[in-house]
Amino acid sequence: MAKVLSSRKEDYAQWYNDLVIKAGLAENSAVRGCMVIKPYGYAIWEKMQSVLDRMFKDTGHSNAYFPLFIPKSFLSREADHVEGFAKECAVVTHYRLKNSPSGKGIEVDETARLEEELIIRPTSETIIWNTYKNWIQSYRDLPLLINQWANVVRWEMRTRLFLRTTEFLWQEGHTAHATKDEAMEETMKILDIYAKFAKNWMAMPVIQGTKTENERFAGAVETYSIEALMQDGKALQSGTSHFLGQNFAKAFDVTFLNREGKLEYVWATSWGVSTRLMGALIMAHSDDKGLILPPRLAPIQVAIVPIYKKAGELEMISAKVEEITRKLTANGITVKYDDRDTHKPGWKFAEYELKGVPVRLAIGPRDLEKGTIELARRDTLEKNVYPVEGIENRIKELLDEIQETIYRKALDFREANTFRADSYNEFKEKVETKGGFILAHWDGTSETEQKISNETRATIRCIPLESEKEEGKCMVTGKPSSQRVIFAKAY
RNA sequence: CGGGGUGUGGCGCAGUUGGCUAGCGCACUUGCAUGGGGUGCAAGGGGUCGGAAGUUCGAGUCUUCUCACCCCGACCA
Repeated sequence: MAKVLSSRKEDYAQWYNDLVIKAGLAENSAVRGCMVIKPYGYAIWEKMQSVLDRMFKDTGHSNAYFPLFIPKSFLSREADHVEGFAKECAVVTHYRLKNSPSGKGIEVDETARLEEELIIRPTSETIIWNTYKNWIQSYRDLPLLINQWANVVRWEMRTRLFLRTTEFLWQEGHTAHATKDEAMEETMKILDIYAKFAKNWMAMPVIQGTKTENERFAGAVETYSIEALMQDGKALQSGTSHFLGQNFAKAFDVTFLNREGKLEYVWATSWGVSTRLMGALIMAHSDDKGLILPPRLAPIQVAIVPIYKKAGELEMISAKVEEITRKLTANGITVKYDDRDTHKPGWKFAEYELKGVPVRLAIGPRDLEKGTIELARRDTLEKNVYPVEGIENRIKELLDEIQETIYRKALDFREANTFRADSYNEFKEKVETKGGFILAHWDGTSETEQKISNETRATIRCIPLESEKEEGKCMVTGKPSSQRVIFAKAY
């Protein structure tokens, strides 16, 4: 078989890149740092979107859309926020082009300078809170539960397809509440939705936790995240949910009259997941032959390849396939029958493996005779021959089984790559030789975290929500600590 | 912004040491065979060698300038 991908062992980063491109998910564009998401990749994103969108709506949220442009002055209203984003903003300064005096090409018309520059949103808190000010007068207007699906731009120095691109797609939820408790409850509710989505749909186990001050969203009081472990032992932050306190309410003067007739600032949250989830999905499960997609997010769940010599055979096979397809479709399964005559079966097998299609069926003259069909599953690469009769039931079960199996595999991997370290030396050694999640005691200070990060390049991914309290001493300073936190090298 | 690298048909590359008809693999087109794991044979189409200036009888190749992209670091979801 022709080798299409680098192997994970050889060069993990190259393997990832090859995979994204060869599987037809995305490619680099003419614009530096910006990608083109290709139809197959976008189909997966659309599936993610539709599931998440349903989950948001089921919990009372509505979609809306706010502008791409943000007046420069808005961004500076919340001090931490501007501090956090200032270094990576694209700025619109002019609104007109003109023909070059030389006659060749066009240039910016310097006379068309904007009075106030516009920032291309790196996130929408500011424009949204500026708007909410007008929407919220009374406790009766609360809670306000809004989500938007949008693109944002963060001028990153180094980009990688899906994992970090200059422009990316995401959803950002922005909610306003009458009380602190309610806002906190919302923050946690969304974190839970993200974790459930990762687990049940992406088949990716995640750890929920609190971010340290260093890693907190600029402008948030508290940031929570879901953290996943990739196959190379690096962590990937896959979603964040922020409790914003009253920071933005104060910055944008968003107040409401409570039941007692007293004016109060509202309490806020914001939360998001992005096309980075695509990167997580790819790296969580795939192997050296290509993608492995969880059935619940696969654009094609079953590919059917006919094997034939003469046109007459193809006709008979196609008739049988049509029958099978009808049954599968009736069971809610997405099927692609690949009867292209331009590629041989072997080529198609490799292609569907590269694209991560969970189940592949092959049917030829021998099968027609015997009333059988060959079934191959992508996750284990097992091939077996089954009677055609009732194959839809087998496949239906199998898709659930694959979903479960790859989740299990990812979870086993994470467990096998989660370590405890009780001294700084042991910690350094683990970071160096093993990677993965490392649980260790930390004194809670930014200084210590910074020192560890500088010396080992591992950072605190989160302070896990669900973990037993354990008295201990910070591995660096020896100061008391009440629980282990999760360290890892991260994307 | 620092360090390294690369620009030659759609993609991946050779050719630069040694200056003179621009080549290979994949992909593409056509035909025949083939078809149960990336088919074989044959015949075709496609490139002013990233750009500009220079040296020269002659430049993909030498000189200078320039542009773009990729990789590694600092920043980040």
